[in-house]
Amino acid sequence: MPYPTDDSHTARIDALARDLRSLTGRLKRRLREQSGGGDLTPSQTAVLLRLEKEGPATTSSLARAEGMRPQSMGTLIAALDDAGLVAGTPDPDDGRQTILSLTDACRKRFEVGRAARQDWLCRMIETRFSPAEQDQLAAAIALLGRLADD
Amino acid sequence: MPYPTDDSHTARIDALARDLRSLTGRLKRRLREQSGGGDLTPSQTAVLLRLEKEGPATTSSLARAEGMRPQSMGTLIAALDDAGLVAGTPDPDDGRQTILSLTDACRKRFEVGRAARQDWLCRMIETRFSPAEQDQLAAAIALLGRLADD
DNA sequence: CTAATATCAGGACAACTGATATAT
DNA sequence: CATATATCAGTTTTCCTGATATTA
Repeated sequence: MPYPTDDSHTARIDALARDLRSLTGRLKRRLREQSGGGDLTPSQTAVLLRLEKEGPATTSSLARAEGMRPQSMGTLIAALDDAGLVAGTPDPDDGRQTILSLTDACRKRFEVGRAARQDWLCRMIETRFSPAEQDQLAAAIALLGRLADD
Repeated sequence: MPYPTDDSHTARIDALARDLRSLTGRLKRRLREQSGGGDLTPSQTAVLLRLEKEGPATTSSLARAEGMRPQSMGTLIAALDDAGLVAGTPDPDDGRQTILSLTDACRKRFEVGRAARQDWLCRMIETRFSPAEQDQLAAAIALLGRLADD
C-alpha cells in the first residue's frame, strides 16, 4: 500500500481541500467581474465595509485585518482617497499615523446602493439561499476565517 | 426612513456579504502565500486536482469549469506542460482539440506529497476542524459553489 | 538604538481583452 | 458561413519585495 493512512477519512479531506481551492478562485473572479463597470474592486469594497463596521483605523491596522502588506494597503487606500471615499486626519498622539475614516460621500453612496438593492452579492444571498442556508453560510464563513487567519 | 426595508433581516445579509467579501481576499492570499517556494500557484493546483478527479479534459472545458477565459487557462496549462506535469494528445475525432492528462511525474508528485502530508490546506482542515466542522465546511462549499457559478 | 508607520520604486503573477489561424 | 478551439500579443489588477524617511 503506497500510503498507509489513505483511508476514507483522508480521502474526504483531500476532496474538501480540492473543492475549496477551486472555489476560492471562482468566487474571487466572480466578485471582481460583478464589481466591474466604473465600480470598486473587491478589495476596495472590503476595506470600505470594514471601516463602516469597525470605525476609523490606520493603514497598518487595516492591512493586518485583511492579511496583506502595509504597502499594498497603502496603494489601495490612496486610490480610495483619490476617489474621495476615505479621508485621513493625522493622529494627535502619534505623528506616524493617520486615522482613516469614510467620507460623507462614501456613506451616501452606501445608503443609495442599499436603498436600490444594487449590491450583487447581497441580492444573490437573499434570493438564492433560504434563511437556513444563510445560517449555514454564516457559520462556515466563521470557520474559514479561522483558516485564513492561521 | 431612508430605506424602508432595512430591518434586521437585511442587516444580517449585509453583514454576511461583508464578511464573505473580506474572507475571499484573505483566503486567496493565504493560499498563495502557502503555495510559495518553488511550488505551484493556487490556480495551477486547482487545475491539476480537477484533472485528477475528473480525468482528461481540454483547455476550454477546464476554463469553463474554473470560470475563467480560455486564454487564461491556456497560459496556465502551458506552464504546467513546461513543468512536465500535464501532457496533451490530439483528439482523434476533433482536430481542434487536444486532450490534457496528468503525467506519471505529476501522479508521483501527488503520491509523495500525500504520503508525507505536505499539503498545507489538508493539514489545516484535518488539525483545526472537528469532523462535524468538516461536514459544515463541505456543505457550505457546495452552497458557495452555487453562488460562484451563478 | 530599536520598533512601528508610512511611502517610493520596481517586479511578479494572474487574470483580462483583442486578433488570428484552424477545424467542425 | 457560423461556431468552437487554441494561440499570440498586449494590458490591467493586485499584490509582492526592498529601500528610505520619520516618529515613538
